[in-house]
Amino acid sequence: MRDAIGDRIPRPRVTLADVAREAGCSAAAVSLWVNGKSSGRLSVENAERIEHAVVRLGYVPNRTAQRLALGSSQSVAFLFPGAAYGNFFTTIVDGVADRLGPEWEITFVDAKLSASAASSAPLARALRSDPSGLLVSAPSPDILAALEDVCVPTVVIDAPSAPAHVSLVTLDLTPSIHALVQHLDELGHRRVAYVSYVAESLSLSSRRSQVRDQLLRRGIDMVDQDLLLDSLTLTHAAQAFTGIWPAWERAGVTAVICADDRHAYGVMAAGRELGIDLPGRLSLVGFNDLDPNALLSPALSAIALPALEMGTAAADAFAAHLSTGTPSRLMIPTRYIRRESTGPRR
Amino acid sequence: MRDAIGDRIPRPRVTLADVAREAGCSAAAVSLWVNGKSSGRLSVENAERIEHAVVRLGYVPNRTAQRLALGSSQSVAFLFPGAAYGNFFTTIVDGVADRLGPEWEITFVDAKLSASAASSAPLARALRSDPSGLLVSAPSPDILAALEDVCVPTVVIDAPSAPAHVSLVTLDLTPSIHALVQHLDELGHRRVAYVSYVAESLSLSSRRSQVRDQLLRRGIDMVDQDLLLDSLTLTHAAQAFTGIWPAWERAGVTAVICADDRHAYGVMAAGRELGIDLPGRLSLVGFNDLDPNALLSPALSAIALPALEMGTAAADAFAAHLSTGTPSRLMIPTRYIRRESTGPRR
DNA sequence: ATGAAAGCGCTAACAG
DNA sequence: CTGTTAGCGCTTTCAT
Repeated sequence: MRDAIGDRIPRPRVTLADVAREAGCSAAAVSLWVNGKSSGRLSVENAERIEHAVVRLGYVPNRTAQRLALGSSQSVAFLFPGAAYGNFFTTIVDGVADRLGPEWEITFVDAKLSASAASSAPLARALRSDPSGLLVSAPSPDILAALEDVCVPTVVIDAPSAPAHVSLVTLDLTPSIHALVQHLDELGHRRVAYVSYVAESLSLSSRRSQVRDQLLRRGIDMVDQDLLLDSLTLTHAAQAFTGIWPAWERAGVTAVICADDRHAYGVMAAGRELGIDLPGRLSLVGFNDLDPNALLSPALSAIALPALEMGTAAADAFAAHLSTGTPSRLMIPTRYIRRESTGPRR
Repeated sequence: MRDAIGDRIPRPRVTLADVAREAGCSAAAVSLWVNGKSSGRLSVENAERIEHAVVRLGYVPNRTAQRLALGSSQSVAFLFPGAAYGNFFTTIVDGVADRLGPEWEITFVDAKLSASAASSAPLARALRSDPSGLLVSAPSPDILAALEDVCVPTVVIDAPSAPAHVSLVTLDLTPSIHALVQHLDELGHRRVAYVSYVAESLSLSSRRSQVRDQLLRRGIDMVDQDLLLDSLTLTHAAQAFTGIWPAWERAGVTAVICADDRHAYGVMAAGRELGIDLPGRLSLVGFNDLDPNALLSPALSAIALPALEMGTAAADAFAAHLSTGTPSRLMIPTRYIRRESTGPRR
């Protein structure tokens, strides 16, 4: 708890005036230059010194001041119908908004997991409007790394770990995965397959490794090659499963675990279509992004992900972090939803 | 590049100075009163006059100026992993963000469809930070009504109509619903049931009325009472369908149309569980919020909702509205996904 | 108790 | 080409 925000080098804001002083010119000149409006209004040498000063000082314009001066905010408000209509992320946002109260504003920044390069760009973008805080959900490794030198109170949501100076609200999957694996074991499953999504999400990779570890501990085998899907649609999951099932069947797979329930539903439908006896021949498990309650029968079981609680917890963590200056860590328990099922040996 | 979209639209704004003038006192006094920090620092009569002036002029503090003066913005940035991970709304936001470019900020405001009262509160909240524009997705009737006296460029997304002064990006369902109904007709369906979500969304109610109209026109009957669900989960849809199916079966229902595909998947699973021959005995149709591609077999067909295009179109409409000052209307065509199926008389 | 005045950081006229 | 100046709307000392 020593690595609080307060302890981090309090990076005072570099202003236009600082740059002007450093470059030995007026603030107006700097303004022109940074806004690219200096065409034929600035001497070459001045421009050069300004450029140097800007990079040396690491100047970033203050959006709020720009807004006030320009009289326009370059921002849009996006009204959406609330959590009920959406799913995981909108539900988290809903929880955050509720807890923070109407005084607070939430700016959405898309971190595009798919774009592998330039990964701290979204972070920089988020910081431009100097927010009081940062909420980062399901970060990729690069985003998490980039968090290292962020100074505003930050809370990471749904990641296995985070830098010491940021707060963390994450899911405690250990007991539920334990229960799940125990259940599989009891039922006599010896070999399971894993279905996941290609995103570089630490949350997803953590789910897999935890499942795998617990399975191995009980001597249950996990098929080496995951079924990795590049979309979160039922349709693709169904197609892909149909393609891979013969191999899995030969390999003796009796259960499929899906990191996202959308995939689980797709596999379920495809299994039905293929005439596979579910859950007699094949048991199905999913992590519940989509449905807050449970997987449909014949899923063997599911792990519920409490999005709303994550949102409210994140807001609380942020508020605490903001006022005390110290980060906190919170694990939100996940519920294991056990379905009675005969498993592979019916 | 900033100039491309960012030129301002003048909006008359009541300032602190206006109020002070009206109340015959100083700006400082007004500031104190507005912020509730006037305890024992303001004469009773002055306070009264200030209060009057505030309500008369309809003064709302300028968030941007507050932020600058206070040195802190009551705002948090929410980083999320992008559209791939989410669904309908996050995908729309993704499209908007992409099209608007990194210069723009998107502030999320939850309009909570469920909260029936005080329905313009979210709107007021959205406007407080004087955004350059407003994007309103799937509005309730009250929100739409409250839009009447909004001055900033506004675009409504996914609603059947909107006030004349706002832009509208909506779905053109006519041809796809027509094709769907025609298909049902060809297959010999004479009586269908409808499943929807309880939210007061104009988008949803419009879907229903369009379906109903087209069905009636062909002499196909729609069961009077919809199956109205209060969650968008597969589980609930499955349970509810299981409960109502005996009645529907007696009534001669041979097809079920779901306004949200989450419900469709739930009905599908329940139907399977009940041993109903799908699609032999019962055909299933859904509007595709969840899956961009199609409903799984045995759904008879589906209507795809292009969320990403809606987002980009909305951003374009907004940009145009902002620069020209005139609203526009755009219908985005929906694709009808036809599944070959034997329908009710196999 | 009250108002004048000094910023917050930036931009855009305006003269040199 | 360049620097000076006057705001944007609000908060907060600091005199009165």
